[in-house]
Amino acid sequence: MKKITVLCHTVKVSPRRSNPQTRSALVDIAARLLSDEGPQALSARRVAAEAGSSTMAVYTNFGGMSGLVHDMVYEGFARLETYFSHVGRTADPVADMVLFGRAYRHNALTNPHLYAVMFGGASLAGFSLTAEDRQYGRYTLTNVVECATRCIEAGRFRTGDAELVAHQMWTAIHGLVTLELGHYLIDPCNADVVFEAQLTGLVVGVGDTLEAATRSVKASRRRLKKEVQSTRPGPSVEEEPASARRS
Amino acid sequence: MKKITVLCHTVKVSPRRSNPQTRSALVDIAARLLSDEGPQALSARRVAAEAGSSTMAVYTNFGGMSGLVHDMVYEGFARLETYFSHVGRTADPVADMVLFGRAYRHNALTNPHLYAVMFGGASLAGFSLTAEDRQYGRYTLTNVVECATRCIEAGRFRTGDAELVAHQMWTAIHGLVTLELGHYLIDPCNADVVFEAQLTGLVVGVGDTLEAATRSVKASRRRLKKEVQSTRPGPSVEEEPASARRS
DNA sequence: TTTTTTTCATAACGCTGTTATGTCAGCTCG
DNA sequence: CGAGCTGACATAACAGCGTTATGAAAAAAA
Repeated sequence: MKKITVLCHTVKVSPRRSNPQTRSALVDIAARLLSDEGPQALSARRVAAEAGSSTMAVYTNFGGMSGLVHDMVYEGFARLETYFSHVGRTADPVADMVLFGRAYRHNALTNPHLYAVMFGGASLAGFSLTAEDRQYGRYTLTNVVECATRCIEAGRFRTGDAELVAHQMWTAIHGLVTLELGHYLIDPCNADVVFEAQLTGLVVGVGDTLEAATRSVKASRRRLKKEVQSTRPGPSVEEEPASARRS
Repeated sequence: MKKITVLCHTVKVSPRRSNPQTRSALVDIAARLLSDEGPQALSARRVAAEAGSSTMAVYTNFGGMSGLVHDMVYEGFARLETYFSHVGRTADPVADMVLFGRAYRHNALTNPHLYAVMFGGASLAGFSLTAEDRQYGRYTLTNVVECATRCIEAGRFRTGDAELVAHQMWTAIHGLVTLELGHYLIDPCNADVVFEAQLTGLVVGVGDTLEAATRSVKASRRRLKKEVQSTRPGPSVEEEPASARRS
């Protein structure tokens, strides 16, 4: 009896909808707080208050703080993919590969707190990636695998597994970026110095010659500004750091 | 009048001392909880209750949860140094270098949650490393710098900055270990596969030949059990993972 | 024994994410 | 138009967190 009533009304009634402005305000405010003040600034009460709502808005729109952060993180993956999509496909596949490394680092430096959740295993407002999330986020790696294939076919890298080569690049650049964001790399071996040496070392390690590698690394450095740093993937989840990291 | 009294008694009065058994119980319990249940299990109430105390014991012994974690982290640095000190000094400095990489990874796998605080920028129970802590923790890197010097002098690595080479090794292995601990590395490019390839790639990238590198990596693998995995730096802060990570 | 000092149990504070409750807003239908 | 229905969302409360405040208890010296 009661069940029939519910079925009839489910089809026909379109009750109150959530205010779309509230949802986007919550995301924008959360992003700003994270960028300006870091993870501890992110609380349901703080975000809701600045949006002029109660904390219930976080629950109805996102299911809770975890849902809000989840959305932010997926936007972070999309941003990385956008940066990668702007890396050109040139006659020098090794330079392209190195530019992917630069794009990866640029993304992390632009959104450090999000990066820590995306790839650093960090937890934010109680949210940690699920296994599914993690494997989803790896889709950006296909760009690197495809580029490694081109490097192998061009004879610059040893014949071998392109996916494995891509993993070597990824894990190494991830390590440098993580330590950089954590302020572990100081003069004389600061982050820029180590990064440049590592880019060369990585491609030589998988088969390139030192001379060719040096040229490709240099060429990729010249392309950085135009192909990567000029990219605006959308309203910045986290603002560009106030101090320029590149002299 | 009152001040004179205080001075007299400061010298002579030895009032109640904290119970040393409480202090060590708190550390052991915290370590066990962290290892068995992860970071969210670490709360002042939980740790104190299992030690048969109130949370005030955490404050009088350690100044708070941060102090407790700080002590655990410094013990983590000491453990890494112990592992490193067991890496022998052989006629093959590149094999020694690679074994440092293996020791580093072994330490991280043995104490993953602590590792995340030591080098991963993670915050645990509200504790994050200070700049001073971070630079202190880098003292373990001197082992690697010294080994890089030997590799350069032996002609295995290109002439260059040994400290920079050590940073290249460190950042790359750190990256792999971090992603491994985060469960990002899956078949076919699982952590072991990428790690072995990366070890070879890194030393080739700084000047070794592929043939010599392959031999040194292989030799270091044979030394792992005896020089590193047999090392017991003390009661484990975190127990060995239940499932063997090495087939 | 008394005095002094510190430890530490207990209670309370201010914060967190979240749930419970009931009012309000928005929509459909007669 | 009003009635009824449904979900949004304000408010209060819950249970947990680290920490501080308070005073009793423990330990040591004189």
